Amino acid sequence: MINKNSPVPLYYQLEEYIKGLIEKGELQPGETLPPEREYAQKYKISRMTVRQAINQLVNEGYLYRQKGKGTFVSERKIEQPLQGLTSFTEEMKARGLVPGSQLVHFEIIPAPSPIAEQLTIAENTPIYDIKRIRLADGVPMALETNYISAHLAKNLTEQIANESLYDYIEGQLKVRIDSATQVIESSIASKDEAALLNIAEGAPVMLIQRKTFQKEGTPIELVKSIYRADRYKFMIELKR
Amino acid sequence: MINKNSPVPLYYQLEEYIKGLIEKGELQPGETLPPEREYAQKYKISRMTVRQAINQLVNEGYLYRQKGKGTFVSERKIEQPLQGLTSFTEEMKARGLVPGSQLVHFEIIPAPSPIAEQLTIAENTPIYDIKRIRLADGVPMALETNYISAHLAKNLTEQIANESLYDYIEGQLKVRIDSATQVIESSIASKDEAALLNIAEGAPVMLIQRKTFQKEGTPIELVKSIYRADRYKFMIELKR
DNA sequence: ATTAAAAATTGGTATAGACAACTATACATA
DNA sequence: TATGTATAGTTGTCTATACCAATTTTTAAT
Repeated sequence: MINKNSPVPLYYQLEEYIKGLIEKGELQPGETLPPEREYAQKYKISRMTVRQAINQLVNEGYLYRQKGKGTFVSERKIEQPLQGLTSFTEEMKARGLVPGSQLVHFEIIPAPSPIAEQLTIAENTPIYDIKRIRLADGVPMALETNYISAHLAKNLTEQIANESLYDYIEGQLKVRIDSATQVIESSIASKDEAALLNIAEGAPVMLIQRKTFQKEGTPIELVKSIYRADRYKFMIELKR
Repeated sequence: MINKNSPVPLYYQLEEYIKGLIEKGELQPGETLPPEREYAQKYKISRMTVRQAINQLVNEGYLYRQKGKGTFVSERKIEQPLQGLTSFTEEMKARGLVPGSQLVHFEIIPAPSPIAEQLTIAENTPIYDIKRIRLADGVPMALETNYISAHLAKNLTEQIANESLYDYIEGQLKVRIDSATQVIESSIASKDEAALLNIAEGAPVMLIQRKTFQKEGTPIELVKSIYRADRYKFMIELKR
């Protein structure tokens, strides 16, 4: 379980191990974790290293501690503060759900005027047009359409269906996502949308349009998402 | 600066001290912090304790580290005054519309269990229950229901119909609003709601539930708003 | 002056142990 | 019965030290 000869830090190995138990459901919400000293003894590592692993998971909201009592698995919250800029994949994981995708459409098209304008590229520049049904625990959660310049995103294949586009952008393209603007509005599902999301026509949906930027303020991509209102709430913390 | 006899943990004393320097501007964004070993030596505490303080601030986004280089003050994100946490009144003014209100309901009621829980007060404690139609340029924009403890909000009269509740809280009560959590979801208008908002039954609406807090994290009030989807979009900027 | 090697400096990981603060339980006492 | 007390087990704080990894600075060689 814990490999002392691995270049991966011990605290991180333990962190991933515990996180795995939670995500696989082998540790249920509310359940008490073994005490820190037990982990230390069992894996022959120091208690401070165990604490470092657990601290991370507490920060990420997977666990919470109570002095004198123990460490517990957090409840799965469908309402979790979106403290920042996360992808669908990250967000669902954070909520304790298994993210998935189903490719509906994958094509390179010449950018129509309004989209080109938003991405600050010339009209008819080739862009990817990717439409996916996003799943959470296998159930349709949202319909997502991404537009990203084909010049920027080279070698993008249909493989992306099962991956996180943000991981691809940051991992493969080495483009750092810095910020985004997001417009949220309420609407009702059209016939086509309803069919893809497996809901009734006219059912309420949440429309989210996001534009992501890199550091210099250059637009990276556009996303149009349609979320099922019965399965998705958007939560945000406001500070003044 | 650091008091070893205080019951306040050393790491927390240091954390608050550094945070203070940043907020007062004595540490500018981009500036390098003194190395961890220097703090340890200067305040006669161990380096691990210094790291615990700095870790917290890194987690909160105040600082970031670079191995081999140092620890730096973050550029942005913290402290964006009034970036989102605004009253209906302020928001409409910012959009160039004239805000208005129409009182629908004004009463002191014993707090039902779910609301009492949210406000962390005892069940059946008296609270104000205020329902108003919010207007923009005279046209109904939203239906807003406020819940605020009657102990906290003394002398609140029906006059509030035409005023900003937030102005009253900060101006009259001298309670500083610090932050809020906001849950946004999509729904469709009920018969009653539709009548008050002058829209069709079943038309899409945006449901916004806001809980505001003062500095210490004590809840101040709850707001349940129902916005007309055809007149209102919610926009937010996300930073990572 | 340029380049390469070495040293110094910085944050990252890890250990072992100590005591404090808090919780739950069992037991003794009034 | 109610209340205090002892105890064991938990997380919280803190120390002192060591070595690793990344980066910068200094030194030495060419």
